[in-house]
Amino acid sequence: MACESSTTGDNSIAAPTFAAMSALSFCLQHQDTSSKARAGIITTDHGSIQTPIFMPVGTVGSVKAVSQQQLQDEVKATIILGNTYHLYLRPGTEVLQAAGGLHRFNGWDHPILTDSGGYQVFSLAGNRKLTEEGALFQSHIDGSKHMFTPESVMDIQRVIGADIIMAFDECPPYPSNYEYARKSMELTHRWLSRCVNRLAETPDLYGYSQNLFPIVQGSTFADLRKASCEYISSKGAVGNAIGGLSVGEPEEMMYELTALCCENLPEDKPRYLMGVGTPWNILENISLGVDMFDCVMPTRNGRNAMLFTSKGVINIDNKKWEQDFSPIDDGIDCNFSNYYSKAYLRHLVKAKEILGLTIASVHNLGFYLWLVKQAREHIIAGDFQRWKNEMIPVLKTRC
RNA sequence: GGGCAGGUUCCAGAGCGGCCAAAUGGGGCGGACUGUAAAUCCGCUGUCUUUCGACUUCAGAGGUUCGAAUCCUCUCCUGCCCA
Repeated sequence: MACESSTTGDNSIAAPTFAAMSALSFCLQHQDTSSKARAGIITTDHGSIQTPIFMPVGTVGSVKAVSQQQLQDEVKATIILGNTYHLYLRPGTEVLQAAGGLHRFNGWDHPILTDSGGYQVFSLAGNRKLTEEGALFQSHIDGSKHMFTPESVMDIQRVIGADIIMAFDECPPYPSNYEYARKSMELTHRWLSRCVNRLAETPDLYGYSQNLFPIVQGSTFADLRKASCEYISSKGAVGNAIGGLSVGEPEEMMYELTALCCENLPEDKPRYLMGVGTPWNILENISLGVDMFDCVMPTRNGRNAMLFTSKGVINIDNKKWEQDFSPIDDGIDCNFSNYYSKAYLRHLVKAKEILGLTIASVHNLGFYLWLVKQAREHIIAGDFQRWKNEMIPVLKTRC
């Protein structure tokens, strides 16, 4: 398990492929024998990340209801997300540049990944227009019009300064017909080339490296997915993402598609499945070869009273917890989960106390981070598949 | 003892002759949420019935009326004010 010469491969090519400029490295430490699961370490200029990993989503530079201290000490997050579209609208690039980048601005001195705004092209579909050039948006805040192009998105992400930045893509809705999916994928591919070029032309602003992850698309069509993987792989990026899933398709379909993508993406680079998912989604996808995940679910659902625990799913709003003074979850290694009781959290939720949002969010995130850590340990121990199969029905239990 | 205001479905509270099983909140129950326009949204919440519908409810008793939660009489109870 030599993890030293991490940026292996040919950086002999003169042309600025982004593999050559990258300082991000991935060391594959352990490959499971009974599944495609693997354990590794991603190293960035802001620290290293043990994989598989879950990345809390902090859209506007904040993981909703959770402080950076809590993310570090209670959740034990090693990397968080930000969003280009949201940060561009507010506070805007001037503020972020003046601050010296998002790390300085929000005080999170660990790795950050920014999504490109591609997902907003999808989720704000009513307020946008797509062209070859890019996407014309209307701000969800004030209705003002903005143009995003692959180039402008790279420029904005330069200013935000995340360690990992995402290519500008289009996330097609589910279901999409074949022609739409194909055209959309091809557009994403052309946009990727423009992202790569733009990044090569522009310097790091803050003295550390930024690393572009391209995104596989192709909707639900196996041949498109495969073609997209091959195209994306040919770019030689330091990590690759799978996008356009968990947008409404059946779970089994998602697994088939991630399996296919993992088979067709480089073995020696981290694979990031965007926007996934439930705890069981994560375990299944780990077994298929995914290394990185992000999802809004632990925070959003936590704010909406749904708790994920090592014993199953809890609706903490229910009266049945009124006098249950046991810890939220004593089966995991999160202090908040061990310290606060279900009855107390229920009370805070009923009373709409803001602390309730924080405890629920910290717990859910702590649980997700615990889960991927367990997965990692079981991969290394060699019994991941057995453990996963035991764990999933438990995680799905409605308490 | 006198005066006034009231008693509505789990709670608060609207309704003041038919469109009322009864607004609206809250509570309860259920559902949704997957690269965050979400501390949000959607159902159900008298009983029986799959539906149609039937039945029992608006402090109690009695009345007026084709028809009463709504009008009248008395009784009980609550709050405030004056003695």
